Amino acid sequence: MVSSEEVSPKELQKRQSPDGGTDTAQQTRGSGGDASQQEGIPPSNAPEKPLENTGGRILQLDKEGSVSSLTPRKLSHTPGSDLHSLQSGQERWSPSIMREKVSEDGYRWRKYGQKLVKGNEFIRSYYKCTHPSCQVKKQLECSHDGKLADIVYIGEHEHPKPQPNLPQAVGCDPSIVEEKPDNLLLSGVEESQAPNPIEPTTTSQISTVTSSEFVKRVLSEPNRIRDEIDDDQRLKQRKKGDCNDDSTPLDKPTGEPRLVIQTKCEVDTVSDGYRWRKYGQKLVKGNPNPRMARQVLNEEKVMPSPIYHDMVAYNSSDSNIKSEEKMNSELRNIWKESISGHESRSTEQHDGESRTESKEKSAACGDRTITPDPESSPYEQHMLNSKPGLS
DNA sequence: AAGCTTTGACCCAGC
DNA sequence: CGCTGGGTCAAAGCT
Repeated sequence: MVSSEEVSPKELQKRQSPDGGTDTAQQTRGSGGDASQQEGIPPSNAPEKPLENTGGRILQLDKEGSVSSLTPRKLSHTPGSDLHSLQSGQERWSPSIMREKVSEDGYRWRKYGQKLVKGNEFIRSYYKCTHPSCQVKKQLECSHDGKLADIVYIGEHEHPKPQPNLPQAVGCDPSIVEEKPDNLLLSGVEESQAPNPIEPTTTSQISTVTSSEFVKRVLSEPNRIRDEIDDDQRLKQRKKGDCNDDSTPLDKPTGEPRLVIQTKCEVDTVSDGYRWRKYGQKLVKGNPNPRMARQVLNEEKVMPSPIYHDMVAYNSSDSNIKSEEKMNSELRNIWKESISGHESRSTEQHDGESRTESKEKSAACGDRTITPDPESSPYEQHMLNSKPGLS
C-alpha cells in the first residue's frame, strides 16, 4: 500500500475496495482483506511492498523471504527484491517474482490464507506445501512495512525438494535460500543463519524433529545443499524415528509440544553479512495453533527492521523435551566457551554495526536483546559467528 | 487451462 | 455460555 509506484489493477481494486486498501482493519474474524498488499509477498499481485532499506540496505527479506527468480515480469517490490537490494543495495528488483519465485527452502508453497493477527501489527500469511503428500505449512508474519516479522514452519517435509530449477511457486522463506546459488545475499543470509541453528549443539538437539531439516538446509551451503539436502533429510528422518516417513509428523494437532525458536536476522554492516540471533524460544503445547507462541513472539518482535525467523519443531515425545533441557545446560556451557572465543568477534561486529546502521538495529534489537540467557545465548553466539556468505 | 493469490466467511479452541 | 481470536476453506480473480 504504500508504494507509490505502479499500481496494478488489483491494487487499484483493493484500493478502491473498502477493505482493501487500508487494511488493517481488523479482520478479526475474517481475514481477508487487507493485508494482502502488505504482504507483498505474494507476488502475484502485490506490487507494492515497500522495500525497506535501512540505510541502503534492506533489512527485510521479503515477506516471504523468498527470493524470487529474477525474471522480469512485473515489477514490484517483492520480497525477494529486498534481498537483492540488500545485495546490490538498492533497487527493487524488477523481477517478476510471482510465479518464478523460488522459495528459499526449496519447496513450493501455496498460500491458503492470510490474516491480520491481533494488534494488527503483523499480517500473517498461511502457506501449505504444494507437494501432494506433504502437509507442511508455514506461517509468515509481515509487518505493514512488508518486513518479515517471523516465520513458523509447521511440519516437516518428507519429500525431496522440488527441482530447484523448476520455477517455484511462491514461498519464500527468508530463512532459506538455498535455491539460489547466485544470490549472494541470500546465500549470505542463509549461511549466516544457517550455521547457527544447525550447529550440532543447538539445532540438532533442539529441533530434533521438524525444523531440523529445514534448518539444516539453511545452514548448508547453497551450492552443495541440494545434494546434501536429500541425504540430510533422510538422516534426519531416521533420527526422528518417531515420525513416519511419509506422514507429517508435525502437523499432528494432538498435543505434541513444539519448539519454536525465534531468530532474527540483522544486517551486519561491518562484515557485510547477516547475523541471526536467537531471541526467543519456547515450547508450545497442544495443537498446531501457535497462539501461545504467538503471544511470545509478539512480545519479542519489536523491531521492524530485522528479519525474524521462527523455527518450529515438534517434539513428539517427552524425551525430546528432556533433551532440550539438556541442551540448554549444554548450551550454557557452550555459550560460556563461546563467549570467550566469540566475544571478541561478536563484539567487534557489534561495534562495527554501531557505526552505521547498527544503531537502528541495535536499538531495535537491543531491546529484545538476547540476554545472556543460557538458552538463547548459545544460539546467538553461533549466529554471530556465522559469517554471512563467506567463510 | 492450470495454478496461485486474494479474501470473506466459517469453524473451533481458549478464555 | 458467549466472546475473542486464530486457522482454514473456498469462490473469485489474476497471471
